[in-house]
Amino acid sequence: MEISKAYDPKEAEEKNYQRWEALGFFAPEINENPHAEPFSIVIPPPNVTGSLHMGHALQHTLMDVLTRWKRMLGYRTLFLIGSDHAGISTQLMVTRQLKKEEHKSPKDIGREAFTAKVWEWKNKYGGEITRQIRREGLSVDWTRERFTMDENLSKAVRNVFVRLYEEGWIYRGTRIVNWCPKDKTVLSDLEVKEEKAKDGKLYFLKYPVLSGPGAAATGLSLTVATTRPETMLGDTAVAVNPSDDRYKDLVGKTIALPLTSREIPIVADDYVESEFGTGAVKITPAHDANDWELGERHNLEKLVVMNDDATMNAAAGPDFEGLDRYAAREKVIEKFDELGLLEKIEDYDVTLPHCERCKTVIEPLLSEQWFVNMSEMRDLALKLMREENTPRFFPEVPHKKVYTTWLENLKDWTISRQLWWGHQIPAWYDTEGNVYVARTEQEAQKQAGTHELKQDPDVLDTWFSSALWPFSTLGWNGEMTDSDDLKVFYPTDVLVTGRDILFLWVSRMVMTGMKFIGQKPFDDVVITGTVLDKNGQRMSKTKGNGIDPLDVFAKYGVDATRMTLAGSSTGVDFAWRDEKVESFRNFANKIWNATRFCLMNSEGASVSFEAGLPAAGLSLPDRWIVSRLNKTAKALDHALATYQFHEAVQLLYHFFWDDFCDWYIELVKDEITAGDVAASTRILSILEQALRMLHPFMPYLTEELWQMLPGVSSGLHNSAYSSADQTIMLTDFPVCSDALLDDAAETEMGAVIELITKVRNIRAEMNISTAIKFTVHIAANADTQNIFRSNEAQILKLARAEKLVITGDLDVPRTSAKGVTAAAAIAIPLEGLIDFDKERERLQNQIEKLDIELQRLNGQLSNENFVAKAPAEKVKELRDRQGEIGQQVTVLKQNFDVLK
RNA sequence: GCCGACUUAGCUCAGUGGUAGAGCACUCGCUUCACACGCGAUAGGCCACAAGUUCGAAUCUUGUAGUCGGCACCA
Repeated sequence: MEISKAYDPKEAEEKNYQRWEALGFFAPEINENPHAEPFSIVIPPPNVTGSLHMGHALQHTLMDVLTRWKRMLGYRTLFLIGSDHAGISTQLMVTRQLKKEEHKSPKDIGREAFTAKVWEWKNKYGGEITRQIRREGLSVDWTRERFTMDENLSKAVRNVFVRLYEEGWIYRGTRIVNWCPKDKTVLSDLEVKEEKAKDGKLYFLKYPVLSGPGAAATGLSLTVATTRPETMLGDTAVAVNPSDDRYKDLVGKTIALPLTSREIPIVADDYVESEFGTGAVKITPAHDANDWELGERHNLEKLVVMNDDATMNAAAGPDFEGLDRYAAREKVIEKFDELGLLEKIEDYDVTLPHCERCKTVIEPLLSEQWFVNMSEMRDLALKLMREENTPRFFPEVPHKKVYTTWLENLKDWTISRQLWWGHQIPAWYDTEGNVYVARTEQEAQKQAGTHELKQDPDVLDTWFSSALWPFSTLGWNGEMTDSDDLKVFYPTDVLVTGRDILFLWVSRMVMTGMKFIGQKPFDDVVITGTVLDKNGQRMSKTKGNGIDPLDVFAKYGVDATRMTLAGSSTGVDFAWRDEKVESFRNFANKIWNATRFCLMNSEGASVSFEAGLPAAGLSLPDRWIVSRLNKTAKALDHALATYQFHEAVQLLYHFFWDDFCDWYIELVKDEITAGDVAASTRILSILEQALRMLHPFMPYLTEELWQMLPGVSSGLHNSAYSSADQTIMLTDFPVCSDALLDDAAETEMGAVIELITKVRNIRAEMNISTAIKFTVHIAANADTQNIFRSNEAQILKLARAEKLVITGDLDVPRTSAKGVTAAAAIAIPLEGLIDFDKERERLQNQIEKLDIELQRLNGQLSNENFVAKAPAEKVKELRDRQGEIGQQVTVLKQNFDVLK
């Protein structure tokens, strides 16, 4: 078979993915076992406007590893993909496009035409990300791909809304909300990000005090401090702390609010901190959440002075009407200055709320919106955590606590959005403004007894539909509540996602899952770390330091990228380095070439299931590699079951490169190249098992190579997939057979490896050319002698020696280089080649090293407390080690003395 | 302000009570018939600092410093 010298991922990636998908390998229906255990994962639905980034690639890789692993173990797996309509992002994107191409705004064309345009955009450009996902090799079931605005998912949204409304959890109310003046919509608290303002200022304004309502000026003034002077136009009180002696006498008096004709009261409230600023606070109930609450307590007027675009409205007065909030701020300050009422301006570090999406400073605004009271659902989620410790977080610390604390302090969720793209709120109003919440307009009309209804123009927060994702995608829509998929695949097994949507999404899925299905949506939640750039900085568009996964795929291959991502420690941030991918690219090439070697010498041999089993006459290397394989399978199972992907990657890397390539192939190479069919069969079979273990991580490479192996067929499939076309994807995942663990073989092989390494070490340190063959004298006990004798050919080859003299005692000329291993003493006569100074130095170094350890052991073992209190097993272990090292030191010292 | 994480070899990171590990980089040697994206052999660390618990601490506790993150507040 012709096989190139280096692995080229491109061809394998395209060809194999198409084949897998076309043959239906990704769908749960491929599983023929009616009793198969289900395993399901839903992908966090990416925004339909989004494109793939490293965070996705990381999460997706982990999910696919788990899915492929479970599928190979015979589970009926569903890996579900879909996308999110992403209300604001998508609406903004299409709005921009509309402006650019037709110079029109959404308002110009109207709601219906606009949403039609968004659908058009979605169908044409949306879902770019799902196409990119195919490149990642994800084994998702494309036949079940979902979109949050699919008919069935929309129905689920309406039903959930109506039910929560009917039960009193959803309500409409007037509150101070987070208003984005640019996007012109309300946002939930979670969509607001606090950021430090660059040049924050604190303005001290003097308010003239009147001696009482309607009374004359006192000549006194009260100074208030504010960061938003423009809001003073909406002030309806000034508050001081009731126990503040400075202002005691002023409470009950009034203020002639400058720049307005209004007179406002001075009130006392505990909310005010005397120490802060001047101890007197201007109160603007319509533009500040705290002020609003204070206003409620004191029955203050709530005067709205701004429009929805953050310009001042008529109530702000003719001087200010129409001005932007920042222009108004300057003008207010100017006027105060002119009036001599500006006391001072101080620099002040202030953090301001920003719109997460467009970065505009949020304006707190009094507005009528829809809210969800989360208390019932919150309690269900907390109970689930308290009583069942579910979901289990990986890593548990700190996420369990953060999640729980957040739930405990949960506030009402603002769910209406002033957008057109999304799930329109199923509420209708009659001409008198009465509200009718219903599943359909017909139902609402029936309730209202009239056809003169207008639907609420707002849509729901995108996360409202995402919150239902684990069950709405499986067929639940509020009317159909027991779909086949729901019965089989809910709850899902594990959710893999980033920290950033722990509150926005994870917690809400738990709450809705408990409320509407009565069951948790998933058992486990794996929280991935953040992929940072090589300097440890967050990747961001503005910094331009992002790394595009597609570029990395193109450069190093998908499999190498997957290994790199999976190789990062679960939940820990890690800095991206191309060198890491490069090393896994090299690993892929190593696997390719190891296979190439096996295939070049496979005449007459083929993969054989029995070859993995021990048989009489198997050589030490065979027994050893079988044991290593099984031990690796065992550790791999544990690593994956506990989501320690990096551990799994290490195990596979070490097993394949060190054990299989560096030792096993080299040990059996002579037999293989000599055309020993039995030996070829054995190595092909080990290789085949190794490829299976690697498959969940490196799907393309392993499929490509597996298909080349002689003797592979669907006969190697897990029994659940016996009718499927042959693929490594559906083979049985190797699990450890305890009977094949062979401690004796590992110990014996360890002695051989140590011996060979020691000889190589002597050669390297004595600068003996590999062209020079020498005799190696070995002294060891009888058992060890036998081991060396029966592996003499391999030792000679790998140690590049000509002859072994295996005895109980060393009897060698003084002109020898010496060394010790745990099991043997070694001497290599080097007449004419030996450099005595160098040899003395070499021995001295070894003696010193061992001596340090020996001293430590001696110290520990002579400590009565240690011997008395440490476990006997540990004491014995150290005693054995002490004996062993003592022996080695003795031998080395004798050798050294000979050279004196 | 509250909560949390991290600090280990030059770099990026594993390691959770009992002799410090990997990959990359570095040094030395190798045109060894799968692979130079390779092979072989080295070197490199008071495990941030301090105190405590323990026979024994990189690992547990407390404190300190630095880095980063989440939440709250911010007149």
